[in-house]
Amino acid sequence: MTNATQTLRNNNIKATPQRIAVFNAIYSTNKHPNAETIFRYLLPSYPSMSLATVYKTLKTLKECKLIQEINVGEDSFRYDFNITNHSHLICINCKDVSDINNSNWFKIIKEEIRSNTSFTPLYEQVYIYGVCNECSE
Amino acid sequence: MTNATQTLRNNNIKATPQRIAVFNAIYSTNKHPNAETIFRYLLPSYPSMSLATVYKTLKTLKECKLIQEINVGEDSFRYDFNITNHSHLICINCKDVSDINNSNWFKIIKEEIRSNTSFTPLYEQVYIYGVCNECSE
DNA sequence: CTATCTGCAAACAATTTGCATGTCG
DNA sequence: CGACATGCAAATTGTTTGCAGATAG
Repeated sequence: MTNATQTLRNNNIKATPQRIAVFNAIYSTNKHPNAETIFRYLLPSYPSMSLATVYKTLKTLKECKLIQEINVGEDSFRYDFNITNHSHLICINCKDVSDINNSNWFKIIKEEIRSNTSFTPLYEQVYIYGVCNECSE
Repeated sequence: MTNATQTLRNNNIKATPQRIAVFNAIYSTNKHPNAETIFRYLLPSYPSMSLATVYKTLKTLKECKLIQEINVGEDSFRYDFNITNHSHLICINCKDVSDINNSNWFKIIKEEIRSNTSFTPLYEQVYIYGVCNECSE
């Protein structure tokens, strides 16, 4: 039994070939693909795969907290297998999205908000836009 | 001549009643409304106002850098007259969006990214989710 | 006057939904 | 076998566009 199969069953959802494929597609890349990209990537190997199934699977995986949805300001959502607290660096030239750890910063920032405002911070989404290494050369 | 009229003309766009209305609607609230909300807010006073005009005006104002578009993870964009560097606090209960200054934090964070990675940070969008004062009572 | 803007309706793109059929466990 | 998942097509939602008529400057 594959890792994906086991993970899906642990979350009490059926381990169908489509779900395993979508799960693996997301977990095998750090590119933060959107639904369309995942669909086009899987289509050659799964010719009967439907875009609606990709969307339904993404919704299910999100609800199981196996992936997280991110929005870097594009017209579609991207998906990330890393569900821990971290920020995203977005290259405004090539649109590449990469990860960066933020736990230290946000421990401090949230502490500051707690003591200076009446807002109780719980979690955050941080998008830092700029130019990546490849594009700045 | 109103303030709005002057500002629009300074940006070389015609100061139509619709544009003045949309401009004022955004500049008179800190609620970060979306297009639909602005439209419904203006409709009683401007019965002929069209949603398409609201969208076109928002696009124009954004291009003139008179407003900024923000995306707190909802299905529509919100608009903010504050175009300076700042973060947003989003109440996960009542969906209220408020502002908080972040310039000090992000001076440090961007410095750290510059020295530790090959990414050149330029600007950021920070969304901090939690519970606001009213909802925590 | 004329370049630009408005308002309508139609077009679009991302995502969701209903339902008949298929399949995992 | 039965509950749940897939795949198609149609529906929905937020947003954009084309164009004829209106208007700011």
